[in-house]
Amino acid sequence: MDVSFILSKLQQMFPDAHCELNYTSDYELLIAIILSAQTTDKAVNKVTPALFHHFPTPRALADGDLKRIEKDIARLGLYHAKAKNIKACAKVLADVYDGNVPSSFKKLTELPGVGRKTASVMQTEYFDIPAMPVDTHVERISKRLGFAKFGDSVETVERKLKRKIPRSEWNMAHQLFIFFGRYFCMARNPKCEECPFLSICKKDKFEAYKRKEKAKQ
DNA sequence: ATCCCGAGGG
DNA sequence: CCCTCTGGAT
Repeated sequence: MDVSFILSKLQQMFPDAHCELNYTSDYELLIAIILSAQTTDKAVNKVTPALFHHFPTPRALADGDLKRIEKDIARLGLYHAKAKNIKACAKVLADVYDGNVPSSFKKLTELPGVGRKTASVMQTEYFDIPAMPVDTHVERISKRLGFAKFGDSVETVERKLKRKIPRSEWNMAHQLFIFFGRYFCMARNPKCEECPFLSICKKDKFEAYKRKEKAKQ
């Protein structure tokens, strides 16, 4: 079962795979991605309308009251750090980039609160630049389907996926892995009985590996 | 108790 | 590499 077969199968399963964060601009998307750390897109979509109503532009957010920002996103996890980060990030967008979000990976990751994964999502989702963001879903699916080794770091997983998948299909593959991980091959209670990839799945070995690693502590 | 489209700091 | 920050859903 090679990668191209798996991707075509995933396309059949999820013909409508797409980014589920709500946004109307580059600014809104970047902030939404930063906020999505360790929470669900659904939770982010609940707080962003009020946040962007109060702070419609990078300048407004940069000049915004930190307590007000915290209150707007308080229902998300890590809200303290996130509020500080999006305010600082908005300041750079306003001061340095004239209110626009830069597209280069280097410039993106230099923004406060923007790491490798956030920058990659921005590139693939907004600028249509080939990238392979590795989040919790992509990492889990890659290890279960054998695209990466259990102990691989997210950067190693990213490198291996980029090598196995044609560059022109990175963005599509990323989105398909997300949907597969979110709605089918979940961390808990995945739908193994209906899974077309059961014969190659390393889920059980992966679980055993994780238990063993945990026991070491 | 574990997981959710992580990043920054040590 | 590790740890911490953090609330809501399951």
